[in-house]
Formats: sequence, structure tokens, C-alpha cells
Amino acid sequence: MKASIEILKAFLSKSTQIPVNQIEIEESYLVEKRYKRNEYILSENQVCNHVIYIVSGLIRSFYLKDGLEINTAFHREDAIACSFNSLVNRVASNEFLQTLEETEVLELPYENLLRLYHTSDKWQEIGRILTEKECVFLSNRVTFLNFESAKMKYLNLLKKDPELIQRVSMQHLASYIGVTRETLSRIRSGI
Amino acid sequence: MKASIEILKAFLSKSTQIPVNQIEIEESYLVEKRYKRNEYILSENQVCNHVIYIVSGLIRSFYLKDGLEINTAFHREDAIACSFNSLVNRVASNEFLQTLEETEVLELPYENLLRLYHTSDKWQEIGRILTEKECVFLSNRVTFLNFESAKMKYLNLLKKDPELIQRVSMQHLASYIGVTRETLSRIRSGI
DNA sequence: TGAATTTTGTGACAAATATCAATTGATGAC
DNA sequence: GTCATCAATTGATATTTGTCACAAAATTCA
Repeated sequence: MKASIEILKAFLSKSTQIPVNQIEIEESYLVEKRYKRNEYILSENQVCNHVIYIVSGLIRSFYLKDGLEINTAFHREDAIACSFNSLVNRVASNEFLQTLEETEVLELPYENLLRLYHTSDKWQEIGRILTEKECVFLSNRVTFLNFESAKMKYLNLLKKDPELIQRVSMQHLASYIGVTRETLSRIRSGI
Repeated sequence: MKASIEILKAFLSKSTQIPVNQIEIEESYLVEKRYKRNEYILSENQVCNHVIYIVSGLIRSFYLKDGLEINTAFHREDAIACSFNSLVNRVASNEFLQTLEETEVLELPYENLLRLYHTSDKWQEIGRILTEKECVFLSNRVTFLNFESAKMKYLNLLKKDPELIQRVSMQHLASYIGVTRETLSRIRSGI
């Protein structure tokens, strides 16, 4: 018996406004997993075969550019994570998923996601609404990154998501907002 | 009789891999409209009440930052356009939609989109897949904008979408890739 | 606890890009 | 075709940010 399934359903209901009792999923569709700190959930060139729901913990997505790690996203408890393009288009991922804290997840394999989509229009709706939310997040992120100074990007992140700044190291935040570690350090020291 | 409905259906079928004969929509749900060059389809602070399918023409999305126009997207024939966040969350748009060429569209009012979603799981699927594509596009755009030099951003755009560079003025492209007009001009002259 | 490792901070300097001002070139209205 | 308007270019300079090198601080773990 997987206790975290109720937590997942609560997340889905909250995110989509669909009543919990209308959200159905077979327990066998999901796999519970635990990761230690700094473990890789997905590596570059693998095809992403799962959507994961994070019960607890913290995960980062990043890609390599000239050997340097550039973070694209941070995923915390009560959120989902995957390499979106890889999952949806069945292509090799250009990004890694790595835990930054000890992390507990519920894994939904891609083929089960398809089963849900094909057997239930509620799940089509869930997929659509969650994808819409991701779209809104991403278009805000584009605006956030484009045409803003390093200082404004840091201050905006601080305002919008102060908790992230507490939980993620500065070197990881730096590439997420598109500045070097040194510049971020100087911004923080107020120069 | 709206001739462009068949064109819309072909677009949806091509984008979603759903056979055309499974895509149904009442003609009365859609409104045909024509805009001249430089007309506004949506202004800041309005709630976006339509998704539009562009039959022909070119539209830009932009927002104002310190009185300056920053372009966020360009939408061409055989594509859809809207202010996504405004449409989905029913909030005032922070962006404008303006034609850059004479443009012919099919307008789908938001309430009709909801009708489609609530009466047909095919339309839930169409919505999901189109939103997925937008997500992939946006996450590529984030990667494209973050941590790239002005020159690389221009060259990447040139490579990925040379047609856009032909059709859109340099001043509009500049803010789209997050550089000033002057810098873009210098990049193009090869300095 | 203490050594090793990782992360963060600082300084000096270089490179990239923005800003401001002026000019040239292109386009559209009449 | 001409004038007016808008777009693109160019130069000079200021500002921002990156790069490299190293030191200080914090964290990890044996």
C-alpha cells in the first residue's frame, strides 16, 4: 500500500480543481523511490521515461554547455519533474536530473501516462492543465531572463521565491539566472 | 461558409496526429477577421478572450518595460496566438498583440474553447498536445536566451529560423533576443 | 575533531554590451 | 517625385559583466 498516492491525488486536485474523488489511478501504475543527495535520476542522452512526483526533497535540472553545468529548473516537494521535451517527444534528453537533497518520489512510467490518457478524459484534462501551468511558468521565466540586469534577476528571484535562495547553493542559482558565481556574489555583497 | 475552417482542421491534425475526420468544430464557434498592418489585436490590461489561428500574416507579442517595447514572440500563418497567461488564468494581459503584416485570422472565443473542452475529450487532447508543444518551444527559448552571448543568440536564431529574420525588422528582433538595436546592428556588420 | 573538499568572496583586469548622439538609408503618404 | 517618418548604422564612451587567480569561509566525512 503506497501512502504517498493520496498525497499525489491531493496535489493533482489542488492544481487542476478537479475533485479528488474524480481522480483515479491504479496503484500498480506508480513506483515509490528514494534517492540520496546528489544522485542522478536522469542523465544526458537517456530518454526520459518517467514523470516523477516529488513527495519530499529537491531536484535540479541542468545541461552542459562547454563543460559547464547550467541549471534550468529546481523542483521541490509537492511538484512534478521530468525532462519535458525528452518525455513528450521520445528523444534523448539534453539535460540531467539530479537530487540536491535526499528525495522521495513517486514515479509514473511514460507508458502508464499514455494508458491514463487513453482510458480517461479526466487524465487528458489533468495533463492539459498541468502543461498549461508549466507554460505560464516558462513564459514568465523567459520574461524574467530577457533584458534584465544581473541585479534585477537576482532581486526578482529573491522576491518571487525566497525559499529557493535559502535551499539552493549560490553557484547553482547563478547559472539559473544567467550570471557567473562571481557576479552573483558581488551583487549579494551589495556592490 | 468559412473556407478557412478546413485549413484550421488541417493544422490541428498535423500538429496532434489526430485524423482530420475526428476533429469537429461548429462553424458558429469561430469568427473570421482581417487586420491591416500595425493593428492591435490585444492591448495591455485587457483579458485575452480568444485564441486565434492565423490563416495568413504575421503578429508580434510584446510588453512594455520602462516604456520600451520588448518582443516576446512572433506568430506567423498556420500557427496559433494568444496571451497565454491571460487566456488561461483570466487575468489582465501584460502583453500586447499587434499585426506586423496584413493578417487574416480565425478567432475562437474563450467560452467556446471551454465548450469544446467540456463536450469532447478529443479537444482535451488537442489542447494538451498544443500546450505541450508550446512548452517545448518555451524551454528551448529559455536555454537559447540564458548564458548565450549576443552574437550566439543572433546566429542561433539565424540558423533555426532564417525566415523570421527576413520578415521581421531588426529593431523587433533585437529585443526578442535580448540585445539593443545597436548591438544587433554591429553583430550583423560582423564587428 | 580536524583535514580535505567544496563553496563563497575579492581584487585586478579584460571583454562584451549599453548608452547617447549623430548620420545615413529606406519607406510610405501625398 | 518629394518630403516626412521610421529604421539601420556608426562612433565615442560608460557601464556591466566575465575571467582568472587566489583567499576565506563553510561543509563534509572519516
